[in-house]
Order: sequence, then structure tokens, then C-alpha cells
Amino acid sequence: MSVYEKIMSMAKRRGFLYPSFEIYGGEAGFYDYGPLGTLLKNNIENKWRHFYIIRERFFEISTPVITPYEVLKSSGHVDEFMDEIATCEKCNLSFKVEELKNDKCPVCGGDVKKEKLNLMFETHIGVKKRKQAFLRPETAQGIFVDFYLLYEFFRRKIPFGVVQIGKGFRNEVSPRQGIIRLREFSMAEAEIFFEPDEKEHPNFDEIKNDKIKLITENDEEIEITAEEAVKKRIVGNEALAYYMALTKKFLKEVGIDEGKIRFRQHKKNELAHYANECWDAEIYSERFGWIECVGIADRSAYDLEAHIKSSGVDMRAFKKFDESKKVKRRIIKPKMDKIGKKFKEKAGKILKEMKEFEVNDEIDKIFVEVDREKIEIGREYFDIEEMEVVEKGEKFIPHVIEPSYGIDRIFYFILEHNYKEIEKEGEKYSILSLPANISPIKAGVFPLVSKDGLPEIARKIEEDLRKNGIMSFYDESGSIGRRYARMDEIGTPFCITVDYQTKKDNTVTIRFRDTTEQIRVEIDEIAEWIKERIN
RNA sequence: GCGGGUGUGAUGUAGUUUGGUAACAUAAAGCCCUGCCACGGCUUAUCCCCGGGUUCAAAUCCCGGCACCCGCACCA
Repeated sequence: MSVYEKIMSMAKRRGFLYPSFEIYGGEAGFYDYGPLGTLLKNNIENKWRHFYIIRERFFEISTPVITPYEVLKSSGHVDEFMDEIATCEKCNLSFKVEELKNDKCPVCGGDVKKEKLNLMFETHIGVKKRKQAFLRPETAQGIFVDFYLLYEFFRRKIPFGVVQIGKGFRNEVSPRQGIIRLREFSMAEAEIFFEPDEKEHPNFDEIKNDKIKLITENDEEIEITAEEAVKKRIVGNEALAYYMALTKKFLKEVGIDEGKIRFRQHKKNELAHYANECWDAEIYSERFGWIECVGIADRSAYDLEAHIKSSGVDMRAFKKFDESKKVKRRIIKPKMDKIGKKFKEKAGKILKEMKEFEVNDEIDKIFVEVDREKIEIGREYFDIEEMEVVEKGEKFIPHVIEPSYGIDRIFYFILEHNYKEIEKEGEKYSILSLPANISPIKAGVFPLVSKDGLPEIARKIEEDLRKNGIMSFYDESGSIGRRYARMDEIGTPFCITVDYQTKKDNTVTIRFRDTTEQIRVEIDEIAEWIKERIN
């Protein structure tokens, strides 16, 4: 039995993960988070919130899963996700259509069957009109389309960051490996908006000496500090390096083995359509090898530019110059009477495109793009006016640095890295050594034996812990050892046992999961004692 | 999507070759026991992936589907 199988059977038995819709035969690519799984996942997400909202000062928003066609058309996803695939009927290999030779298989020359592979889930909005829409493939677009409002919210100060935790959907060709490749998955994404030439991070000093393991574009493996990585231009800018180091910190804190984290740079040909530099945090699995769990990408101005272009909404940011400048500008003045006559219904849109059109020299025509059509506008349709203007600043399209976390994968690797099997008196014994702050249950509370008034005391303690916001669990069934074992298997860091001494001096034992050591603590101090160790 | 393998209580397995009362371990529930690490006793509940076919009779043989695992392909 592989680690993976052991973990998945434990996860099912103990209520971490269930295959979805199992009573109907199940559905590939979907998993349920059970009672303990949901607690653990929430704890991971809240830890993430602590990093990105509290610490980084970002704000979280929540936007719809269902996304209209235009949004994802503009972002490039419609075209990127609708690849036409050709499968050779003779040798059964698959190709992209552009690889075909004269519409035949490039390998054996056989006939091919073409099909459209759409990796986005399609849906419709409205019952009668049925407007085409998709389930979002990433949460990021919801942030980008709100940019002009968010920019106002942050009182027009750049850089700022906005995050979203939510579901993303991809209709995978063949989902495999449990929750490693799901069709409906949870992602936590941060979109941080920078000035194009100032991708520095104010807290860079805090992490500049943190070491990170890198696999560069050229497959070189190196371990260097964040600062060096930027200085040697291995990582393109400070912000990317900062979020790489921060990601490593986060992964360590939720229980990923430090030695099993590395960052691999995307090669030019594997970059997503929107990214110009991307580093994946990969986590090592005994079962699956290195798997990407976090993508940290420099999306440059790609998305905002695309949405500005197709929506027509000016989402540029404004930057004041230190000193106002006087500049001479040649600006085009459209002659609307002539444009209207010639271009009729398109005239309005053309005017919009010509606004603020700036030229360097005297020219005899310009081109504008309207509805994806390039239109030539001759000299007779505009004047060129030279004027001196005072410029207080300039508009620019912010660049985006995006750390994007796959929560489900991280969830699995936390289980794998913390799953320990030991021999206890000849028997297999399993422990989930989760960090206390992400464990689903923080404390087991037991009476040593179920008699002589011990259960009453233990119940009261458990009640008090819950009142203190501590997820705890009362158990009196089976031997004390069996109860410890149950808690060890699901990663409960502390077990509190009420024994006969409790009745004499009001103390209980607290047992540590990983060492089985015990200490005595006064009943009144338990809640504080635990709180200190789970935050 | 293609090829191979697998599908039996909650979990892990036996049984399938040779059709005939489905077994074992762990986990679970209840009662008892229990002065600290799954180890005791009694009791209980829970299974043949789904649909068709062959047969007096199917967990077992045949066909189809689905799911899982492996390989190939695919993979923001």
C-alpha cells in the first residue's frame, strides 16, 4: 500500500475526504471535504488570510463564479481553452490542429478526427435569453474587472493588493490522483498592483536573507537568498522574490516540509497566455514527485490592458510627477461632421478611439481599431493641433504580481508530510503531526475512567474550552490508550485527562501528541495554555 | 481520449481459477472492565460498484456503463 493509498483510506475513514456523489457511482474530479477535512481546510485558508490580509494589508473580495462570455473572451481564456485537437484514427496520437500536415497526421499520414476541447465549464445566464457564460477558471478575473472601483477604495495609492479565496473550475481531460487534479477546486489568489517600473516590496528586508531553492529556466538548481536572486537577475523583480519567500514561509507554517519545497521557473513555451514570468512553488510527494501547488506570476499589464480595450472603460491609474512638466503635444482634433458622414454608425466609436490620440509628426493618416476592424482615417478627417500643456502626472496601466495557491493540493501534501507511522508494541500506529494551529481539533478531553465523577469534571472542561473558542472533543469510550490513538490519528495536538489527582488538587494532565509526554496544569489555566499554542 | 489492471461491511483484505450458506482483521456503537498510551469480556450493526445477459442457481462466467489505480496523450 502506497502512502497515498494509506492517506486516502485514513482520510475517508476519519472524515477528511470523501469521493463526491459516491452513492451514484461517483464522479471523477470531485471530492467532498468531510467534517474534519472542512475544519482543516478552513484553518489553512484562515492562515492564508492571516498572511495576506492581516500581514500584507490586502483586502479580500468575493466575486461570482459564473462569468459572462465577454469577460473571459477579453482575458484570453476563451481562445486559450478552446483548442482544437486532432486525433489520428490510425495511430491514435493527438495533435494540435496547427501541427497537422495537409490535414493529415504528421507522423503516419493517416486521417484525423478533429474535436474541440473546451477546458472551461460552459453555462448560460437567463432562462429565455440564455446568454453564454462560463464557470471561472481562476478567481483573478473578478478582481481585474473591479479594478477601477478597487483603485478608488485604496484611495488611488499604488501598490495595493486584493485577494480572493474561492472555487475555480476546469473541465480536465482526465482528473487523477485524488485531490491533486480536480475539476472543481479551491484557490487562494492575491493580485497585487504595481507601477510598471517599481515592483519593489516595502517589507523586502524582512525576507531578503531567506533562502529559496530554485530551478531556473535552464534547469539549473540553486539555493540562494531572495536578495541574491534579484541582484543576479535570476528572479525578475523584488516583488516576485518577496512572494516566493513569503510562500515558503506560509507553506512551512501550515506543515509542509521545508526540504520538500522548491520554485521552478516556467519555460517560455509553458507560460500561460497572460504571464511573462512565472515561478511555481512545487512540493515533493513521495507518491507523485514534484507537484506545482502555487504559481507566482508576473502578469504585467496583460489583464487590465485587455479589459480596458474591450470594455472601453479607462482603468488606468494616475501617477503624479514630482514636479509638473510643461510639454508640447500634438493632438488630433477629429472633424466630426466629415467623420459622421463617412463612417455613419461607427462614428461614435471612432471618435472615442481618436480621443487623446497623440502624434509626433505631421502625418497623413491614422489607424484606429473598432470592433476588431482596423480602420484608416485619412488626413481630411482631422486637424493636428499643437499646444503646450502642463502635465501634473501620467496615466499608466498597473502591472500585476499574482501568487495563486491551489488549496486542495496543499491540503493533500500537508497530510502526506505529516503522516507518520510508528510501531507501538508490535502494532502499526499512525500519527498526523499537524501544526497545532491548523489541526481540526485542538484538544481531546477524557476522564481517565468513566466513573467516580471523573466524566462530569471532564465534560465541564470540554464545555469551557468550547466557550473559549477552542475546538475540543470529549471522549470516554474505550481504554485511555485507544482514545489517545484516535486523537493522534487525526492530528489533535493535545489531550487533557482528568484523573483521581484532579479531584484532590484541581489539576489535569496534558499529553503531547508527538512525544506522548505529559505535564500537569491547573484546570483554570487550560484554556489560556492552549490558546497560546494554537495561534 | 486510448490501452492495461482493479472494484467484496466505514477501512484493509480473503473468497472468483472450478457458479451453490460471503470470511478475516482493523475501525464503529452499547454494556461491563479499565489508576495513562489502540492490546480484556459480552453484544450489535454494516458488504459483493451499477445495468443487462447466461443459468435451477452469479461476488464468481459474458456484455455494457461508471469509478479508482497505472501507462500514453492532455495539462491556466
